[in-house]
Order: sequence, then C-alpha cells, then structure tokens
Amino acid sequence: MTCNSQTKLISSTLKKNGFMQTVNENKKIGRKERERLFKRREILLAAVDLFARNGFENTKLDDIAEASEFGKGTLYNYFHNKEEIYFASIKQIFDDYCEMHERILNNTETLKEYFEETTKSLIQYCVNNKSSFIMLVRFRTRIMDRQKLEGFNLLTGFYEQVNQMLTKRIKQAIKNNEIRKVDSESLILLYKSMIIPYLHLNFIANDNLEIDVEKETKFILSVLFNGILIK
Amino acid sequence: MTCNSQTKLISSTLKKNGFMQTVNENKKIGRKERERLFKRREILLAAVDLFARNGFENTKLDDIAEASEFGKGTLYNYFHNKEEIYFASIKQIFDDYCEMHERILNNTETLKEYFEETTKSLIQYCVNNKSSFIMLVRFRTRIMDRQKLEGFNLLTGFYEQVNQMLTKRIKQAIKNNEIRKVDSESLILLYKSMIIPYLHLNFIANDNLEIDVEKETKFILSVLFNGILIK
Amino acid sequence: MTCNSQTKLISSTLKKNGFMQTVNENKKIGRKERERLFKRREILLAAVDLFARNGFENTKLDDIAEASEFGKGTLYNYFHNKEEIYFASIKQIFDDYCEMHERILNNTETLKEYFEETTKSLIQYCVNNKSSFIMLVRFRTRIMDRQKLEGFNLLTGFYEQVNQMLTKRIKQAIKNNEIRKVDSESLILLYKSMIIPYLHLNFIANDNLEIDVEKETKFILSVLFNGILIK
Amino acid sequence: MTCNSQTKLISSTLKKNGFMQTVNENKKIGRKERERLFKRREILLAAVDLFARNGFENTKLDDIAEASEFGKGTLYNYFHNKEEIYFASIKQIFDDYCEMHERILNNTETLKEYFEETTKSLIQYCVNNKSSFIMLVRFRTRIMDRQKLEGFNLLTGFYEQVNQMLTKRIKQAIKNNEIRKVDSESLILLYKSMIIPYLHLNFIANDNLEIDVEKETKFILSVLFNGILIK
DNA sequence: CATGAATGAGGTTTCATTCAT
DNA sequence: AATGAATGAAACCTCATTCAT
Repeated sequence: MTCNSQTKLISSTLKKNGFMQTVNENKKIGRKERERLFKRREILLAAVDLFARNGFENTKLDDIAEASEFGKGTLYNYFHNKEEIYFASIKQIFDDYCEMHERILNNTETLKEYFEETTKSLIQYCVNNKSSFIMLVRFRTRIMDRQKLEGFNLLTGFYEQVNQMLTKRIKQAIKNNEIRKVDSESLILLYKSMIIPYLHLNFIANDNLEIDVEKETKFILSVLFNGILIK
Repeated sequence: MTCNSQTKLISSTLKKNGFMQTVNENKKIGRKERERLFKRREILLAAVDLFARNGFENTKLDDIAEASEFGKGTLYNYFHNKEEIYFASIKQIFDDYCEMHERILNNTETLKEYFEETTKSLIQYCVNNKSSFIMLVRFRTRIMDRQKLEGFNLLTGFYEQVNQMLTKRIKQAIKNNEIRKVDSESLILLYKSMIIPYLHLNFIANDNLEIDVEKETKFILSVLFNGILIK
Repeated sequence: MTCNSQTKLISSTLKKNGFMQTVNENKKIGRKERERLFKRREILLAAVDLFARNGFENTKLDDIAEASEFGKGTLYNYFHNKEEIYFASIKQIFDDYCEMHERILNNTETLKEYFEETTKSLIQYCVNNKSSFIMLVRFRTRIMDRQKLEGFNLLTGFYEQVNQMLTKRIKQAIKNNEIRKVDSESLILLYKSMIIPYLHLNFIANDNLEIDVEKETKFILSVLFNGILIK
Repeated sequence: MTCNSQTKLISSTLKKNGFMQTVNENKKIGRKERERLFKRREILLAAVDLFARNGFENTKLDDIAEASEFGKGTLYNYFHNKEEIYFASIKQIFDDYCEMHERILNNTETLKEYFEETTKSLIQYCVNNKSSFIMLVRFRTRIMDRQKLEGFNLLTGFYEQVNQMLTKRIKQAIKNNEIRKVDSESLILLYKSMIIPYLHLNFIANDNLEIDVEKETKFILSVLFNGILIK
C-alpha cells in the first residue's frame, strides 16, 4: 500500500546514510576485512557495556582495552579517539533501532497497530539489551552538549527522518478519524517520553527490577489510547 | 479535610529532613551569616548555570570561580569539594520543587486538579528556570552512578516521601471513581516521564524553542486524561 | 673556682646573644608590652605542642590559630611568618636548656658530677616536657635542611658555645686523670647521642612508655663510665 | 653452633617477609621484567637522593621526575603515589641492612665480635651511601607520624625481628659472663643510638666531614665496652 | 597489526599570606 | 590589635594519546 511504498523509500534512504550498514550486507569483503570488522565489533561490545555502566567521562580507555582484551594502543588502529568509539557504540544501537523501526512500519497498517508493535518491541529490546538501553538514556542527556561534539549532527539527522515517516502516519490517522486531532510533533515527543524515560524511572526506582514486557506495554498503551479518567 | 491534615503532616516531615530549609525561615542569624549565605548563593547560582550547560564532569572549578567572580580557593571556604557544590545546587532545586509540591497538595482536592496544577506549575518552573530544568534532566541520568556517590541517598529518600503522598491521593481517586483502576506506582512513573522528559525532548528537537506553557500543559493533560483514540 | 668564673663568662655571653632573654629580666617594660609578650608566649605554647605532634610541614597555621584561640591573622601581628613561629618555639626550648646547663656548670666540679647532673636533668626535662623533647628530636633532623633556612645559623652558633665550655671541662678531666684520654669533640657528640636519641628510640619502641628517670640515668651513666664488658 | 642454627632460622623468616627480596634471587623473570625493575630502581635512586637532601614533604614529584629523567606521569606506572616511592626507597635501604645483619650474625660468635663487626659495617655503609644514611636519620623522626601512615607496620615489624635475635645473643653473653648483667632491650636501644645518631651529630657539626671509619668504630666500641672512667 | 611504556596537559585541592573591616 | 574571608601559587594525580618495538 501507500505505507509500504513510503517505508521502502525511507529504508533505502537510511541505508544510504549508513545507518544500516552491517557486516553481512556487503558480500565483497575478504577474510582480512571480515576479521577486522569482527574485532572492531568486539571492542564496541566491551565499550557499550562500560559506557552504560559508568558513562562516557568515567569510562577509561584502559577499561575498554582490558574488557575487550586488546592492548590500549590497538584501539587506535580501529578508532581515531575515545569519542569515535562512543559514537560507533551509539550508532550500533541506532542501527538496531532503525532495523526494528523499518520492519514495523512495513508490517503495520493503522497507527494503533504501529504503536502497539513499536512499544512492545522497544520495551523488549530494552529488557534484552540493558546496556544499550542505558546508553540510550545517557545519550539523551549527553546530546545537550552537542555544541562541542562533532558527529551529533549525523545522529540527530537520523531522528528527523524517522520523525518524518511517523508524522505522515499520524496525519493519515487523523484524517481517517482513528485519533483525535493533535499536533503530530507533540504527539511523537510525548510518545517517545513514555517509553525510554518511563523504563528509566522504573530502573531508578527499583534497581534490579525485572520488567514485565506485556504488562508495561499494556499499561502505557492504555493511557496513551484512553487516558485515565472515567467518563 | 483528610487531605489537608495529611499534607500538613508531610510538610513538617519534609521540613525536618531539611529540604525546606531556606534563608528566611530562621530570623536569628546575624549580618555576617546573612552575607555568607548570600555569597554561597552567588556561587551556587553560577554553578547551576555551568553544570546545566556543560554537565558535572565538564564543569571546571576554574569556570565556577570565574563565573561567580571569586578566587578558586574561596570556593573551598564555602564547600568542601566540587561534588558538594553539585549537591548543594541540586538540593536548592529540590527545595524549590518541594515547596511547590506542598503548596499544590494543600490547595487541591481531586487528583485531576492536582495533575492540572502540578503540571502547569512544573512546566512554568522549567520555563522560568531553564538551568535548573536542565540540571534535573542531567540528574536523572547521573543518579544511575549512585553506587559511587554519597549524598544520593538523602535525595532519593526525598523522592519516596513525595511518592507516598501521591500514592495516597491516587488510591483515593480510584476509590472515588475519579479514575480507572491503575497501579499507582506505574502511574506516578508514567506521569513523571510525561513532564521533564517531554520538555527535554522538546528542548533537544528545537534548541531555542519558546515553550507555550498553557498549550503544553493542555496537551499533556488531554492525553493523560482522555488518551488519543476516538471511541 | 676556675669553673665558676668560666661559666659566669659563658652565661653572660649567652645572654648577650639573646638566648637567655626572658620576660622577667627586663623590668622596664610596661603593662602593654607585658601583655604582648604574654600573648606571644600563648601562641608559642600552642605551636610547640602542634609542631611536636605533627612536625613543621604538617602543622597548619589554622591549627595554631585554633589551638591558641587567636584569629589566624593575629598570628601575623606577633610573627612574620610560619617559620618564625617555629624558630621562636625552638628558641624557647633552647633557652630552657641553656638555663639548665648554666646552673649545672656552676654547681658541679668534676666531669663525673657534671655528667650525672646533666643526664638526670635532661631526662627529667624530657619527661616533664614531652612536646619540647619531641621538637628537639625533630629539630635535629630538620637542621639538615639548613641551607634553605635562615635563622639556623643563630641556633647552631649557640651549640658551639656550649661545646666550648664542655670541651674545657673534658680536657681538664683528662689532665686530672679522671677519664681516659679521648677526643673531646667525639666524646661530646657520643654523649649527646646517648640521651635524646636514646629516649627517642625508647619512645618509638614503646609508644606510651613511662620513663623511669632514675633507672635510665643510671643505665646510661653506667655504660658511659664503665662500659659493658666484664674484665 | 647454636648461634648459627638460630640465625639460619631468622634469615629464612626475614626472607619470607619479603625484606630480602632482590632482583637477583628469582632467575625466572624475563627481559621485559628486568628492564622494568631496572627503571624502577633508577627512579628510586633519584628519589633516595632527593628525599635525603630535602625530606619527604619538600621533595616534589617534579623533582623526582626530572632527576630520574622520566616524565611525571611515568612515575605512576611504577608506583601508586608519592608515599609508595618513599616506602620503596626505605625498604631498599632496610633490605641492604637486613642482608648485612644476617651475614654478620652468621659470621660471629661472641657479642663483642658481633658489635665490632656490625658497628664497622654500619659506619662503612653510611659513609658509602650518604643519601641512604640521611634517609635513615629522617626516617627515625618521621616514624613518629606513623599513626597517619600506612605501611609503617610492615617496616616496624622488621625491627622487632632483628631485636629478637639480638636479645637472644645478649642474654647468651650475660650467661657466659662476657658482659655485665644489663637489661637487653635498653642495651639494644642505647647501642643503636650510638651509631646513626652519633654519625648524624657528626654530620651536623661538620658538613663536609670525611668520616674515618676505623677511628670512629674504635672510639664507639671503646666507650661501649670499657667506658671512659679511669679506675 | 599489536603493544603498553612514556608523556604532559589539565584537573582538583591545600594553605601560607594579605588586607579590609 | 584582632579578625577571617579572599587569594592563587603550587602540589599531587589522571588519563587520552603517541610511538618505538
């Protein structure tokens, strides 16, 4: 349908921007290059964990080197500096998110369906990838320092594209009398604030909280869709 | 009413914990002590601004000294170390919040009224005190490092008290058929995530955004109360 | 006798150098000046205690101010800087020693008598004035930094005079067949090392040691006079 | 004999405590480790010299860095902090002393022989290693601040072991009618105060004193053994 | 490529001294 | 004379980055 063709377009746009770049996609690379990418990924794996636990400023290159079982100098064969490791870590997470988002856009028709799917998937992802989830939380704060930080533009640029697709779907839903007439941008922001920050507050309030994905999904959606008042 | 007597109690509990302590309350202090508090406040004023703009780790004591127009060593006559300056800054903000919260609890009866008042007041506060608002945003991330940081217990203890009061009111509202039956803790967390994080995302999305307090309040509450679906 | 005339001479020499200067000697000073000297002495009293406990580098002017119950700035009305307080503290102790030494020289005839008296008196003094004793211990180490420190020359100059008197007495004792023929300078140094350093090692070995003055005196002298071997 | 079997035991006790640990003992270490130890030793060499000249508090890390021709940060690859450098310096000296002491215990039978050997060797060591000698002098004062300083326990523990061995020998000598009946602990302390402190006073009295090892040894022992009086 | 020793700029903190009151 | 807030030089220590092996 229209939606599909839209998302196909989006998907390829994202790919062009490099957000979807993965190891598997390009079949032409040789063994050497594959090994290199593999090791790079090992470093990022260690980095995500540490950045999540301690934040950017309190993560030392020594820590990353030790955790990834490489020498400290070796890291500089894969990244120019600490910040680049950080960005690559974030990008990895964004790529995952992107992939998920694309799939959901392709597989849903109504806005309600979209919200249901994306909420559940995102919460599931956070539960499965605790470190990535915490990095996302930290990133939202850290992004405020963006005047100092190159590379943020690239990442925020990505946000805008996702938002554009979502905006279209919201406007469609309003036209279809599926939802009330609301400012689409505000709705996007409010919806976003109801997932990651909500899980974050849960995380703070209860350190070892085992999140019940179904229950939380249902709760968030019930408020988002119907509110709390009894009419 | 019951609510009032409850809140009176709460209020005094908070005061005992020192969260409400302000310069004015104790009339006995002399000129010297007033001057000292004034200068201390000057330092915090500068610090809040810098911590907000750059975060804790990227704010140097030199910066605070320069901004507050004191010598670097002078800061140590008012605070033991950098972290204490940070905590004092945060506490100032929490005190403000506490005062506001107490006033609203005393002046509202229904949960709907409470949400209306508190949402509007909080957004207004964020608009009026941009630096404090950003510090709150940063604090929510920073609190995840709390295992390292003494002093957080005090602050988080405060959260719990506010939550307890709110919980009572929510349960009352459910009993009164004002709202649907929901898990009160989840509701509190979700509501919280709809204010500061929502404004935060607005802030990120549009750097120099002039927030329209009335409009945002209305929007948040409309979703919180009624949801977005057309039935 | 010869001894007496000697010591009289010595005594006046020392006085001229200012080592014997005390509050009482000069009757001409008025109430204001007496008060000033009294307060100065209060400061030194506190300083000796702190310098003894913590050493020069680890004693802060704040500590001295607090212990002497004066304001920090006030100290600078009595001394130019920290080092001057230190020297004045030491000088006080040297004055005491000087007084004692003079008295003993006047009241003894043979070298044996002199050693008996001076050993006992010095140990007694150390027991009675623990802080002064420890300052002496520290001073002997600190004096090695004298290249940096003005004022040391004055103090070491004093040593030489005492040594000169003692030297004469030793040479006399050798001539009188009281003691074996020994190098007088060496004997002085060895004797000195048998009192303060010996007490010091006792102090280190047994922190709260209650020193038995008679016993220690007897032991030191028995070795000094007769050695340990059985012939 | 008995003595030998005693000392053999002692020797191995000290080794177990790590006081005898030296580079040479363990042949298994590789080139890298040897280089590391060599550089570590270079740093200590510079440190001992500076600590001796200026004392702990007046020796700056910059000084040590400059003197050892390393960057300031490099020092921290070998030691955790300034104090550790200090302790390592002291330990080096104690190790030397320990080795010497063990050798002498093994090679002497009577107490007289022991005193003769140890006095001569110690004075010789001080003459050959002026900086180490001065560090020992300073250490005896500094040890009084031990309540503040971790690591001293290790070092003082060492003292006790040496003392125990010496005590046994003294008691044996008394039983054998070699020396008069004296309190062994007192004798140990007095003997100790006759070496290092005596040399120290020599050093103070005459800055560039060239010490005549034979002469000083003979003098100290003559007093220790026979006293000064003519009977 | 892999390494980790070496580096020094840059951070926090201390404290003797000054000076306005 | 007495005070203590203000000061900033100087100390220790960290850690991202470089580079010789």
